[in-house]
Amino acid sequence: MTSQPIRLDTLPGYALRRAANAMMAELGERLAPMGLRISDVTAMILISTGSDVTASDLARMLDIKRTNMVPLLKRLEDADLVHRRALDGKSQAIDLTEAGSKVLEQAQAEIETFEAGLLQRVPEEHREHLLPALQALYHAA
Amino acid sequence: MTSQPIRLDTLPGYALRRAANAMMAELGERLAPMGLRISDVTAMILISTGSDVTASDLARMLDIKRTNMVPLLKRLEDADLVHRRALDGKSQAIDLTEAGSKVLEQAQAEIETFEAGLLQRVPEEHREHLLPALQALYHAA
DNA sequence: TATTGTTATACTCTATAACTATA
DNA sequence: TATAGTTATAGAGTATAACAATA
Repeated sequence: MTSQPIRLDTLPGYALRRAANAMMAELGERLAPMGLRISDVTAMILISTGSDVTASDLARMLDIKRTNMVPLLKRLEDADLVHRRALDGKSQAIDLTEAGSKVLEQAQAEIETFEAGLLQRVPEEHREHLLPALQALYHAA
Repeated sequence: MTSQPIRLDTLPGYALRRAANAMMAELGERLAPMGLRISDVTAMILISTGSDVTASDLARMLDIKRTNMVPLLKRLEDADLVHRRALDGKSQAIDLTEAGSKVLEQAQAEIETFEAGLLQRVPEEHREHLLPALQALYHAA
């Protein structure tokens, strides 16, 4: 009993991978001229909330290992986009600098354009379903 | 005039990235015990169609650079999962070996379980919209 | 004893540049 | 002169292991 061959174009998982690759490549190109990576901007958005957010907090919110925040925050700090503020002898809150706030505003404008274009590419009858469907795939994965 | 802060959880693009990361991590873990990567299996699925597919063909179908096929196919060849068949002095068709066909069948079973679980996580009212919405994001990107 | 920050390292997927040989 | 295959390298986003210092 041999299984049927799988057609890649019937697999939501494959489409998810292809769509994410295509869209993130596009977003990356839009952010590159500002010297930012996608992960930089997502971190900066979380930092911009104003509340005291540590590197470990960011990692938890983004569901990545906190070790990965070290080079990311070092880059942002070296570019004078964020700075650290000691909360106690162990933890440090991350704040945007003034330059960081300005750069983030530019990045957000770019993201808004990108997101609008992304949604525009989805046929109208599927459009409102995309966000909730995707959220279901990573919320409490 | 300062722009509104963006909330990540309202962005389809962010959800797309998170969902793809979460799902591909899960699929990767399912395939790892078989010694396969996700990209290995997608290539093997395309190879399994039976028609003469070259490394360059695979790259075009997967929308990646053909240089990336070199180490991938070398791994599969070293593992005796595929072999090459000269089409002329320049091009080589890639075929599955018998071992490759058997391993692919196991991988396909794993993928089917994975894809079913993925869809199951999407609320029923959004489920049928996921595949067409994602396809619109990468078809003729 | 759990958590924070860190260093060092490695893996996966993808890209660019440049080359050889063949169609 | 366009295409196939290749080598070498790089970049982005993750991961693991192990450690010191602090809560």
